[in-house]
Formats: sequence, structure tokens, C-alpha cells
Amino acid sequence: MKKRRSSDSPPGMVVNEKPATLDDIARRLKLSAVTISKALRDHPDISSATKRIVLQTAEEMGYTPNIMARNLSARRTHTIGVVLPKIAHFFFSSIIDHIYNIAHDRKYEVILTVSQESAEREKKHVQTLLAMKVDGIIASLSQETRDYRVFETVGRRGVPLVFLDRVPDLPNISTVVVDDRGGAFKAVERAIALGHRRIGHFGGFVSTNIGRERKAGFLEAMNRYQVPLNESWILEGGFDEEYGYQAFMDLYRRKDLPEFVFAVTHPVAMGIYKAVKEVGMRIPDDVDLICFGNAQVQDFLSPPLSAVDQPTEVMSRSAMELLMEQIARRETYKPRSILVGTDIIVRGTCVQRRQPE
Amino acid sequence: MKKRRSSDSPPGMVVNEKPATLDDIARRLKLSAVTISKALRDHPDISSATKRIVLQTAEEMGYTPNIMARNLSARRTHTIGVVLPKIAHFFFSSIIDHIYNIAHDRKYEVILTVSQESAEREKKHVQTLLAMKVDGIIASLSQETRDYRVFETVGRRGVPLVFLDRVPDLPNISTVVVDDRGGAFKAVERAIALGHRRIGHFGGFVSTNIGRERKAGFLEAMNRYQVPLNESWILEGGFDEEYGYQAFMDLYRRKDLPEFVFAVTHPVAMGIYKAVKEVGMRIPDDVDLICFGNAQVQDFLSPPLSAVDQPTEVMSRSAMELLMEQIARRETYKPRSILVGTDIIVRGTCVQRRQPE
DNA sequence: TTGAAAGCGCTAACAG
DNA sequence: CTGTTAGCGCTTTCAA
Repeated sequence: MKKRRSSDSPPGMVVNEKPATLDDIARRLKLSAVTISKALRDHPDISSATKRIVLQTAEEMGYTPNIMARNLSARRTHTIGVVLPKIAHFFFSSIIDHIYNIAHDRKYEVILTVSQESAEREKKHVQTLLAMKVDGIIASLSQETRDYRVFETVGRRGVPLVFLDRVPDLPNISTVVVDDRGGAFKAVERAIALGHRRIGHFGGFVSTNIGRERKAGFLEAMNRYQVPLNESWILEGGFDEEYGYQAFMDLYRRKDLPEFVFAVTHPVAMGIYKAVKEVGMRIPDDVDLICFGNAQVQDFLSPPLSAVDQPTEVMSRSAMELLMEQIARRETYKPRSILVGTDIIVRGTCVQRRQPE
Repeated sequence: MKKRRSSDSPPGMVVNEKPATLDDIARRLKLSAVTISKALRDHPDISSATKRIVLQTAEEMGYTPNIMARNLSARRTHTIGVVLPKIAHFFFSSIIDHIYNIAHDRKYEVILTVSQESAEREKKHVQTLLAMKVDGIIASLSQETRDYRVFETVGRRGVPLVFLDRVPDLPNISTVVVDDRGGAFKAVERAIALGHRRIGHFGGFVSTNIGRERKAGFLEAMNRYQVPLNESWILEGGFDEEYGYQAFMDLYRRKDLPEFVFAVTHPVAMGIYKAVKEVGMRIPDDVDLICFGNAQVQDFLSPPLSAVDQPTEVMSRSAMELLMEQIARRETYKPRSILVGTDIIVRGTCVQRRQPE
């Protein structure tokens, strides 16, 4: 059954011109499909004369390879899957940008999936990626994830896997994380050096590595410098703006505010900004703060928020390198963990106070 | 060649347990692969008793369907491709969130690609999506794109296609756009109503529909209310922060500043904020502005930026609906365009001035 | 340097 | 209700 050609149809019209296949080209050239396949892939078997004519004909016929067929037959997809918890978030959109760039340089496709912080979605995404036979997976856990079985399946299937930033508590896996504890320590250490003693931590879930480690860094600094802890200022509630806002409001209503807060993420700090503004207080004079992680908009906040830097490019590159190594040497690869160092970037918060007490 | 089982390997270890296929299950159950295939897809042909046992066995054997094979055979992927120019941008990350949600409700996978505002990348992405045999494509053009031939190919192939927000100037295509002209008009109209006369427009490339339409809305309002135009305040330079910053700085150095600016996008407005702050002026007293489009962080800017709203959920939903309709009724579908209405959201800019001149 | 044969894992169409 | 046959479009032997 032949479909009509599109000769007289307007460009946007649906016309179902059936795409040419290797066989079509082969027939036209009186060669075999195998030869066409090889020529198109620049296989050394084929003479350059043949290659030239094949390439040209393919172009003329508007040939598009069928990736499904190719992958099915080649048992290799040249595709990596990425599972991120969120995307409308500077850290992750920056990570994905870098992953895309690096992947394309290496001729890999990338399939991005977003769990929206839902463990269930995350699981489905991983299964889909497995079903798609991706060559490897880079994942950052949702904040809900407690059950790592899907990822164990990935390992059992021999599919290379690297965790980035939000990593599970599992043996023998490859991970790339920023030095959460060290960064947190530096941040809090600085606050203390500035003379703060009434310091709180709006922390993330300690079921996640980042929640745990950042809190550990906080405690380490408080301990080291013998700053007394106030339990009601040490919170655990997630990673988003809403939490930061509510937490601050709550303390405000109870008239039990710390004078300095170390926020577990940038969105949490944003929530604090919002709350502070709402109750008519000022940053950094009435309340000062610093957070872990950047945003695009630091420059436009008043005052600009100081933060522990998360070097997204280094992190992405490290993750891709671990993954590529794992893909290249499946059999002999031993899981590795990379810890990316970090520093604080001081902007308009976490600065010298006007009148130290 | 049999691979060793993973019984004694640690979870994260690469062990290459070969995934079960339909045939494996069939053999185990002494049924045919076809029966298994149907049972797994809940086909009415199969008795529920058989279905139960098949489902259970598949589960036990850790069966994962091979999507490549399935799609190749079914000639349907249940996947839509999305091409966006940027992702670290509130408008687009919000769009993609919605598309994901809607698609998953309808049991579609989505493959997201990002052109990074590069026409070349965009072209490659579209080709890849075609090669992946996606069931349809939603695209938003890069700011560089002038050549629409790839998209014509998509049409010729009979692959459903809907453009969103940044649309090409092509006949017979489906598009979803916000009412750029109307929104721009309302914004400028308001500025005029507030008494401004020295009004500029930091516009986008007029080669793009949004650049063109927003400028048209600006001119329409200026005309309607007979406000004199000053050519040196009517700029064309893109959509990003850097442009907004440079443009403002340039006018500042030439000592030829407008008192009000209508910025073509939110990032452009951000650039203006940065520049204004840097030269020690104040918003909205010294310079006032409004822009087209939102960001996550409006609340934290000082003052919060007023803007023409872009209703991302409505836009995403409309685009998905057009696409689904097109997929369902390939043969009879006629391209349609949807114009989504919009309004301005007034925050801390574009407000009554203290002392009208 | 080229090609014939075989098959990747699955599903659609038809029989039984 | 179940199974047989015949591909989907491509790549990988291996022989010519």
C-alpha cells in the first residue's frame, strides 16, 4: 500500500511519507542492506567510492535510521538515563545542562526523567530506563526514597549506575557528592567567627545523605567551638521554600528566634527571606543566614545570599566519567566514590555585624 | 553462555544477570510467547487464570519488557518528544513539569531535549526524535532558528507536531501561544496610565514571534495613547540577562535613560535590576519597569517585579491536547492555533509614582 | 570488498 | 482461549 507523496501538500500537513529504510536504499543502489548499513556507519569494510554514493543517496532519500531497530539489533543504545528529583531548581537544571553537554561530546543521547521528589515516580522511571535498555544511569534520589530495591535491580542487571548528590546508603556503589559536611562546617565556623552564638539549623531529612551530612557539619562546628546547642532551633523538615517559611514563622510566633540560621538548601533560605520580610525584620541585621547551594538569582536578592558553593560542572563531569569508565570496563570496574571539595561564597549575608555584642 | 548468578555478590556489583524475555517465561510455563505477551498487556483474549499465573511468574523472574523490541514491532512508541530552548528558566522548567505530569496521566513517556538556544542542536534533537520514532513532538524554537526545514520534515513524515510559545512562521501548523501582543499592550498601557511618557522597550529578536508580537503590543499602546517614541530606547537584542544589563548600561553611559522600560523577558529585567543596582539608582523611583513572564523568585526581589503572566499550565495542557488529538486522528486532523489570554500581575514595580511630574 | 543468513524481543494477523 | 507464522529495521557473524 503506497501513501501519496506530499508534493502538493502544505508543509505542515500530515502526509505520512513513509521513511526510507536501509533496504530501500539498497534496492535503489542494487547493493545489499548490509553494505548500506556499513557504509553509513563508516565501516572500514566499505570502499570510499561506495560510501560516497551511499551517503549521497541516503541524503537524497531523506533516510533517518530507526533507532529502535538499531538498538535492538546492536544491543547497545548509546544512551544514558538520568533520574533527577526536580528540575525547576538551579542546582539540578545546571547539573542536567552539564550532563547533556558532556554526553553529546561523547556521542551519547540522554534521557532525562524527573521524579518530582516522589519515590514511586522514581521507581517507575528507573524501570522505564531499564526497559529502554540505556547503557547507564545517573541518579539523584528523591527526598522520599527509603527503599533502594529498584537500584539493586539495576546493579544486578549489570547496568552501570552512578549516584549524584543525593546518594543511597548502599555498599559497592559509585557516587559523586560534594563535601556536604565540610562545606557545612565552614559555613557555621564562619558564623561563629563573626560572633554568633545563637545559631540554628533548618535541616533537611536526615534520611537523606545531604540532610545528614550537612547537619553533621553543623554540629561538628558547634561542638568544636563549644557553642551551646538549642534543640528548638535545630529543625528537620525537607528542602523546599515552604518549609523554610513555615519553620521561621513558627519560631517567630513562639518568640524564640535564633540570630543566625544555616539553611540546608537555597530554597529553604528563600522561605526564610520571605518570612523575614513579611514580619518586617531585616537581613542580616535582625537575622542573618547562609545556605548550602546556589541559585541563578543571587545578585538580585537584597541582600545577596551567601552560600556554600556546589560546583555543578565538576560534579557532572565526575559522574559522567565514573559512568563512562563503568560502561567501558563493565567486568572489571570497581565502584568508586568521588568527594568534590567546596567553599563558601560570601555575598551580603553572613558578614561582620554592625555592633558585635 | 551462562552468566553467574548474583547470589553472593554485593548489591551494587555488576553481575550481568541477563533479563528474562517473553520466551523465557513461555518456556517456564509451557505456553507460547504470544500468550505471555497478551497476558502481560491484559489482552481480553486471555483467561484471567492464565493472566494471574503469567503475571506472577513474570514478577518472580524479574521480567522487564524490552521497549525497543516492543516499539519496533508495534510501530508505536507511546512516547512524545519535547524540544525546548532552555531549561534553567522558570517558564520552561514549569512547562516541562506540566508536560510530564499530563503525559504520564495519559500513559505516555516523554523524551526531553534542550537546544540551549542553538539552532544546530535543535535540528539534531529533532532528527534524533524522529529516529526514535516518537509518536509526536512539542517544540519551542531556539532564538537562533531561521531555517524550519527539519520541522517540515517532521510534517512530511506524518509525525504530529505542536509548537509552544516560540513558534515558526509557517502555514498549516498547530501552535499554542500566549497573547503576547495583548499582554504587552496591557503592560505598556498601564505604564502610560501611571503617567509615564519616556518609555522604552528592551525587545527580543524580531525574527522570533515573541520578539515581534511583544514589540507590536508595545507600539500599539504607544500609538493608541499618542506617546512619542524614542528610537534609541527601542532595542532588539535577545532574551537573556546579559543583554538587559548591557543595554541599560549603554543607555546610562550615554546619559539617555528612559524612565520606564518594558522588558521582553524576565531575565532581561533581571539584567536591568543588576545594572540599576550597580549604578546606584533605585527601582521604581529612578527607573521603573515591567516584563513579560514570571520567575520563581519574584517575592524576593526588591521591589518585587511586576509582570505579564504566562499561564504555563494552561499552555502545556493546550499543547498536549492538540498533540493527542493529532495522534488520535492523524488522517483527519486539521492544524489549529490556540491563543492563551493573559493579564498583568502587579507587584512592586509599575506602580503609582510618588510625585507625578 | 561485498553479501547471505540469522536473529535481537516483541506484536499483529490469522487459524485452530 | 491459545498458538503459528511472519515480520518490524537493523547489525553481526561468516562465507564468498
